Parts: sequence; C-alpha cells; structure tokens
Amino acid sequence: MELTTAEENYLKAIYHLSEEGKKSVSTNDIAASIQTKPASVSDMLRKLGEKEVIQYRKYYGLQITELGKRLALQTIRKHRLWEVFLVDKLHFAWDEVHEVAEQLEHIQSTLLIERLDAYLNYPKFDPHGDPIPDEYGDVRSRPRIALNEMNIDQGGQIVAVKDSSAAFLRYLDKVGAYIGARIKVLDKVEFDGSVEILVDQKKTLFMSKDVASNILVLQS
Amino acid sequence: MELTTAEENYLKAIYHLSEEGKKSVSTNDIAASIQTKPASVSDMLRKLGEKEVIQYRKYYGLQITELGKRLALQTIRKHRLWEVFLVDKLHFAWDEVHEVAEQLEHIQSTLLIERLDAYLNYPKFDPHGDPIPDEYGDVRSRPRIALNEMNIDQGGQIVAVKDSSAAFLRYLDKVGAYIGARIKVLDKVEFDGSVEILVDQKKTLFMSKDVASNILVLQS
DNA sequence: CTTTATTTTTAGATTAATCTAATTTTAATT
DNA sequence: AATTAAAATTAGATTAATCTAAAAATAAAG
Repeated sequence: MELTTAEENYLKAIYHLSEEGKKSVSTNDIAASIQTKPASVSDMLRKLGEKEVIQYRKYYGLQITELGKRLALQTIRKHRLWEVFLVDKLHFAWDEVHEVAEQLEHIQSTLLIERLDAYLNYPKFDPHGDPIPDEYGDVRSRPRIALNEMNIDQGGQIVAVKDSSAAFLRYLDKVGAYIGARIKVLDKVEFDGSVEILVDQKKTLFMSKDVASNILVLQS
Repeated sequence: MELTTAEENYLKAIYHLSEEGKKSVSTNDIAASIQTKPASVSDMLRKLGEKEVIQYRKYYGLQITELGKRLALQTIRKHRLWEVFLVDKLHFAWDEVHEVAEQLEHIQSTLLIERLDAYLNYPKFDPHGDPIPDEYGDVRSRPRIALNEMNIDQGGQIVAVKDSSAAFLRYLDKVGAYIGARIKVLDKVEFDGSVEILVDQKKTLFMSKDVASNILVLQS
C-alpha cells in the first residue's frame, strides 16, 4: 500500500490532530492545519477512506485506522530523523529545519532510513524534543510533568491539559499557552505556588498554581 | 524561475544527451532516456521552450539555453552531492545510490545544498568519478579516455563509467575494477577488441570491448 | 521525384490535486 | 420547532503530467 505525497501529508495532519486529545477531527481543522480548502479535504477523506487508512462517514466524522496510524508514524519517524540530521550534522538552527524536513520525509527508501537512523546513533527525540517512533511505530514517550512541579530554568513543551473544560481551554488560548507551545520556567513564587514562564521565547506569562497544575509539560 | 520535478528531469536528460556530442537531441532519444512516450516529450518541450530553458522549433529540433544549462547543472550538482553523502556517510554501495539520489536531487533548499557540500568537504567527484559542478555550474573535468582505446603498456586510473546501471556496477565491483583503481593495459586482442589489464599491480583481468568501452581512465 | 517509412506533433482522455461556488447536512439560537 | 448559522460535501473547472490513437511533417528509398 503506497500513499502519494499529498496523502501522506493529510494522514500526518489527521494523526497529529487525533493525538491532540480533541474529541474528533473536523474537516475544517484539517483544512486549517495544512493550509488548504475544506472542499479539498472532503475529497481527500473519501480517498483515504477507500485506502482504509481512515474510517470515514460523510458529515459524521472520521477515525484513523491502525494501518493509518502505522503509516503516519512512519512518515513522522522520517521527518524527525531528518530534523536530527539537519541540526546535528548540517548545523541548521532548530527553526530552519521544518520546511526542508517536510520535503525529505517523502523520500522513499527503507534502506535510506535504516542507514540514516544508524548514522545518527538511533536518536530517540528530535531537536524539538518530540519522540522519534521506531521502525514499528512504537514511541518511547517521555514522562510528562505538571507545570507547577517544574524547577526554575527548566524548559519543555506543553503537551496536554488535565482540566479540559471549555473555560480553561479558552483561557489558555487567550494567554497563548496552547498545546505545543515551548515554555521555560523563569520564576516560582514559594508562598502561593504561582509561576512565571517564558512562552515561545517571546512572551512572559504569570499563572496561578491552580492553572499551572493543570498543564502537562514534556521536559526537554 | 522554478521548475517542477518533471521539468527538472526532462532538462537533465536533455543536458546529458546534448553533452554526449551527438549532433542534436531528438524527441525519441529523450523519450527513451527517461522511459516515457514521444507524445509526452513533445508536450514538455513546448513548456520548456516557454520557460526559455531550451530553444524549441517543432519538427526542427531543440537547443539548450544558457539558463537551461545552469539549471540542469544545479540539479546534477545536487544529485552527485547526495551520491557522495550516501556512499561516504551512509555506506551505500555505489550501485545502490542512483534511485535514491534521483529523489533527493529535487529537494529545494539552497541552504541545504551549501551545508551538505561543506559537510562532505567540497568533493569534486561523485562515487562514479563524475565531476560535481560548483554552485555556479563550473565543472573541473579531467581528460579521460575509454579503456578500450588505450594502447598496450599504457597505465592510468579508473575515474568514471559511462554505463552506470546497477548490473554493470555490480559486475565491476565483483571483478575489482572500482573507481580509483590503478590499471595498466597488458594486451589487446585485435579481432574482438577485448583487453587484458593489470589491476592495482596485482590482479590481471580480461574484459570484452563492450565492458572496456564503458570504463573511463585518467591516463598517467 | 513520388511513395513509403519514420519521426514528431496534435487531439482527446485520464489521474491527482486543487480551487470557487452552490448545495446539503448538521448545529445553534431565538 | 422554525429559522439562522456553520460545517461539510458536491458540482464543475483548472493545472500538470501522462497516455493512446490519429494526423502531419520530415527523411529515406526506390
């Protein structure tokens, strides 16, 4: 079963959106995440359904299949290995790699990926701290820690929330502490447990212990 | 001016055919060299003409332009740099690289190629002994002679092959006639053009005219 | 210098991926 | 529950690359 480049990109996007805990993945979400129009997504969903990498019922929703997950993880594995190569070997900055890795991930050659993996010394995480699936799609994900339990100067990436109420999510959205944001703990106030963090190397943000304890961080 | 992957492949084929000394490049030649149908070639020639990478008059013939040459050399440069990477760093056998390099050459990123070039230590020749153009398309090529055209007792170094099919490369590998091998012509059989050579001052080797004519030697 | 053969090009389809505009379905709001 | 709003899908076009079959142009042979 082989997928075209476009199909791989859609499937990867669907996988990522599925993993982000959200209830179900909408056509609009996908369109937004890969900069295309909903009409194009509808069409592609039909095709991906036929190829059985997703289960799809129109107007109703979709669910990624085991096959789909495996293929998506293969693409993600390639993407992240190339990112390691670009940063470790070719000295790219971590914010310069994405676009190029986006192209490299579609090169088809299992031998190439095996050799690249070995050459890079079987890395387990990419330069952004995201785990690299092994050739079977298994991910050794790192334990996550509540933001309020991190120490000063520790950094990481927001990967999940404990409280997923609409109010909380709206709040996080407003202050820019979205899932995926890279953060660093700048300060902790002992007596009330509140914290000050740096978000995406730009914005500083204060939050109460109550809020911080509901944010899960993947440490890097 | 950017070319699609297909356009790059056509242009590369045209460049190579043009360089092979032949009078002019025919539609059929191109079709044969990239395994496609003449009808498709006609269509593409029109497009390449519009993009001014070739001068094209239908039924009459074509001529690659300076712009076309520059772009073709850029693609060839990328292809050969990737081949060096695959062989030197990922330990591919020299007959395994072509297919993968064929994909990698289309990755678009000047930064990537600059960095790769530096990482490989600015190689001047690829694993098949073919020269790698610099970023301006300049090629430092060495004068070479086909092995079957050398005289008895002449010596030299194998620097390239004309036929780079996997089958041929595997054969050469097996008999020990690798790129870089130092050879000396011991005997030539007049009536069938076959030759006997000494490889690395150790091993004698018989080869047909057909094989010898596909091996290029830098005379010493 | 005609006729035949070869080469090249056009005409018309097909596949993949995309778009805009229109329609249909589902969700939200009085 | 009826109406409005939002989301999703279909219809119909477009672009790129390809093909087969037919037509046109050039080259080769008698």
